Amino acid sequence: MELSESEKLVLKASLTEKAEFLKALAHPVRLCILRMLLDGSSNVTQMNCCIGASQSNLSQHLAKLRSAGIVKGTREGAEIYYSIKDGEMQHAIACILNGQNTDNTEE
Amino acid sequence: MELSESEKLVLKASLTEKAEFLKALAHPVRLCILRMLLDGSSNVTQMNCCIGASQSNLSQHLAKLRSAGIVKGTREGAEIYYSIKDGEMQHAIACILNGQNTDNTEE
DNA sequence: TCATCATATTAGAATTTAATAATATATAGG
DNA sequence: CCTATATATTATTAAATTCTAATATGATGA
Repeated sequence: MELSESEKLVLKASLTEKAEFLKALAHPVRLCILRMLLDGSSNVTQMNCCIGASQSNLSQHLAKLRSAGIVKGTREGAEIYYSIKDGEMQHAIACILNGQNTDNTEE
Repeated sequence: MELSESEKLVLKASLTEKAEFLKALAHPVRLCILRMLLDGSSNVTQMNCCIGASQSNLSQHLAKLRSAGIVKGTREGAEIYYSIKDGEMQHAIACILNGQNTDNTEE
């Protein structure tokens, strides 16, 4: 388990990146957004009534998810529909959202 | 997808709990600790030289992981050996640490 | 063009997190 | 009992996060 200096740097960078990703998830409102998006894309107003955060606040959380590369939004007329970026990300999110911790019954 | 008020409360509590868990993971040093622990338990001094954080800082990160119920420490003489709390947690951590994001090659 | 709806952005205050330095506790050995 | 080693705790300060309120932008329809 001895690592060279350059290997350490690579590891550190990868851990930092992963930590950033986890930080972007680590908020109840953002998890709630993602849970909704797993069921298909949805626009901000729809989310709004389900979650109970202010419009501004919700938009800020979406911005954070967007800049972390977790979700993308596409404009349709006046509305913007959000969805999880791609299949790989969708899989990762589903794993984290369902696969562990507390109230899961299926191994 | 209509939820009653009490269902909303339950959902919110579960999301908050999951967010707390993710927050506890979302730091490069803590991820590094967990990566080491996945290979078997290890004491603080051993971690120390591999990670490059101060003794105090490392101890604080361990405290955070401990109070989140992610790791446990058992004293052996002067030293304390840390390990991931149980098999379920181990599975969850491994899933998050290996299963997604960036540099994974296996589907 | 104006009003309106949907969403984003900015600014500021309150809270939380993180790092460092200093000190404390527990164990072992002489 | 004294010292050294291993680890934890506390205090402090700096930085990041979160929320609210206000304002801005972009699209649509009268």
